[in-house]
Amino acid sequence: MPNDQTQDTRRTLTLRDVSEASGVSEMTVSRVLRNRGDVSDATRARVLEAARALGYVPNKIAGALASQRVNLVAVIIPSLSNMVFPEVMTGISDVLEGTGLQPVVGVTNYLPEREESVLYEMLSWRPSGVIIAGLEHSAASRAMMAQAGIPIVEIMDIDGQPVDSAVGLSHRRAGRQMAEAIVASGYRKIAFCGTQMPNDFRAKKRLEGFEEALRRAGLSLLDREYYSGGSALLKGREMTQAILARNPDVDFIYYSNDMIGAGGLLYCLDKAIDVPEHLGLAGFNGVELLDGLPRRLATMDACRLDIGRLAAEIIAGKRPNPGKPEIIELFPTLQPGDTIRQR
Amino acid sequence: MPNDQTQDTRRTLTLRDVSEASGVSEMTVSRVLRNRGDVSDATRARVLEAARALGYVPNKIAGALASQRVNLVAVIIPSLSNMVFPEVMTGISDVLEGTGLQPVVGVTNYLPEREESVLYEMLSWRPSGVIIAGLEHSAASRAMMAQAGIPIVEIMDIDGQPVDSAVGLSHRRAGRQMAEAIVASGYRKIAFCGTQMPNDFRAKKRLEGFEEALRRAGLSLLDREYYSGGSALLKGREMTQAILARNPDVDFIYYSNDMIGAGGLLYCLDKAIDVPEHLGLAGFNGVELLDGLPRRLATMDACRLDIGRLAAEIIAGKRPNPGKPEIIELFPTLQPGDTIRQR
DNA sequence: TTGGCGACTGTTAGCGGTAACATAGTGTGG
DNA sequence: CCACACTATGTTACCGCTAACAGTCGCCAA
Repeated sequence: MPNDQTQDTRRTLTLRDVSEASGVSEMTVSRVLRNRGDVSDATRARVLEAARALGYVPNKIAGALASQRVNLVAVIIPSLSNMVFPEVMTGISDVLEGTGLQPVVGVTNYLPEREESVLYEMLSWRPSGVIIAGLEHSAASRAMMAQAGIPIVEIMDIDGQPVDSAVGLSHRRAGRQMAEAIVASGYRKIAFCGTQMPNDFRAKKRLEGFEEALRRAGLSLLDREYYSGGSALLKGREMTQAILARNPDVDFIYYSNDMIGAGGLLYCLDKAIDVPEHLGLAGFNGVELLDGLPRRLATMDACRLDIGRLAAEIIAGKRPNPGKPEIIELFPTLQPGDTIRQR
Repeated sequence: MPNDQTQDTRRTLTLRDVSEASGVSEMTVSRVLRNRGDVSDATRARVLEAARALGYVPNKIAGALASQRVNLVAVIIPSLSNMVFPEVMTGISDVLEGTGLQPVVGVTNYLPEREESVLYEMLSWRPSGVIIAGLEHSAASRAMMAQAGIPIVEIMDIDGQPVDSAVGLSHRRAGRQMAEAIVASGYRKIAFCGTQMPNDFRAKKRLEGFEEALRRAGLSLLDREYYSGGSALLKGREMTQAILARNPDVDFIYYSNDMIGAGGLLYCLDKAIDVPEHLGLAGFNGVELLDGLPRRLATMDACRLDIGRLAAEIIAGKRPNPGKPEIIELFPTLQPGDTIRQR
């Protein structure tokens, strides 16, 4: 029986309790607790004291229903465990901090049907906005968002048609850019390692852009390897080993994310492979983990913090034209690190 | 103007709209949408069709207020970016999946005042349960939880007095155990690397236990180093370097988490330091990242998945004595890896 | 025929707040 | 000394949905 710190029978408190305890009307209590409207200092003090003494916690459910206002922002992302979304979340929280708005996270695990149900669930709480990763959604999801009558910001990607606003970068272009840099550095036998996930559209677009640029240079991928599940670092090692076993003459490996790239790098160092002369490596995301590696992996910063910030600003109406849909493209910078030949 | 897929003026739909569209009462619509009570198949079909056609999304705010039931579980954790809580979240989600309950995450950044406000905010939505990291909370936070009249599960730690239920491990014991293993392996000049954060109570308890066991063995810490912010991997390198510079004869470094431990390991490999003969290393958490490292860092598995699972089971009433407070202690296993001498 | 039961649908009264308006004090200038 | 503008507080009517209860209808046993 953990819960009997206070006097009487357990019953959740309402405004009425505070009202009775402080001798004013419920309305006045409500005003005090929300800092809204004129209340005399004396009354205010009395009410606050009573509320504190009782341990009253307002019921936002009732408040939201009555006021038709909900201070929640739905944030829908595919995963929490890959170091990319936590940073986006940080950007969102930073901006929302002072606005009275609160982010609520939903995770889809890269499953469209799960995204649909998470979205439905969240919309049923009538949030003031939605921030959702990616531009690819089921028809039902798109319809829900379009209907919702609240600002929607699709983040990470801008290769496609958003429902409302979008903040992100062109992954196709990012892939292209990386391929161009690689080719310019003289690499010719290029392989790819990525995730198995069919619904990681952004990784897919990067690969598309990458292959397109290779094609233009008269090249094509020599080999490719996919993984799913498990420790990304370990998978990076294993895939690298597999590729090099099949194609000893491969001179560059492009990884769909930094984590497997780091695994590949560690593998090469273990095997004393000459990076970047004999073999070049590159990842994607610019995760801070890379800073601690023995050598700096080439990567592209995905602007995660800015994406989070800007998305939150759109929702919070902090942009120049509040309420107007915006499409904001960010331009990731290529960080060549120590794993691409300089020439 | 992204939102005008449907006919008329934008106005959010209510049960009444569906009721009118399908020619039955609101109550019947409500019953259909919740799958509650008897409704004829014909009516059910008609209602579902109407709801689908209109794109109706129920208003849970109203529903929750009327039914006094909220399918939300508040999950309050210090951080998302350290690989430990995402796994706890996975455990929670797995269990909550089929129960109709939904986790809602709040992040405190290891700040007690932020924890208090996040908790207040979450309780004001009247969730059906709270899962919160740690046993150390402000008096106000403890009071709120005790008052809330819902199951509360404090996770990760059991060295202390929970408000209601608790699932976790003894970090003090974990530290002690690691120290004993280290001493048993013959190490004597032992140093420590940890986080600066004064509110990471669990790391602090591990260190306390560690030092206590050292004391019993007639030893004490030779040196210690703290960090805050930045890439943990990099900080691990730097701290290791600093310690070895100050005390070249240190023969073991205990890290408060795996990430800085991994950084230390990479540093030692770079410098061709003989691990574990000349210098032993150990971390804490058992993060899967370690699998990809050139050598397996000694660590202790923190049972994160199980903690999440069990906490969720308590909230969901899936334990033998539903509703009864429980204190569940888990026992982490020491994984000696390749960075402690075997003898 | 009548009563009763089961299957289905409707009605009523809130849930705990807040918007909007109403009302009670309080001073102020003409 | 009263009309008038304020300030501080109270009243009323919902917000959109659901619990609880109240029908209605068809059918079958007595």
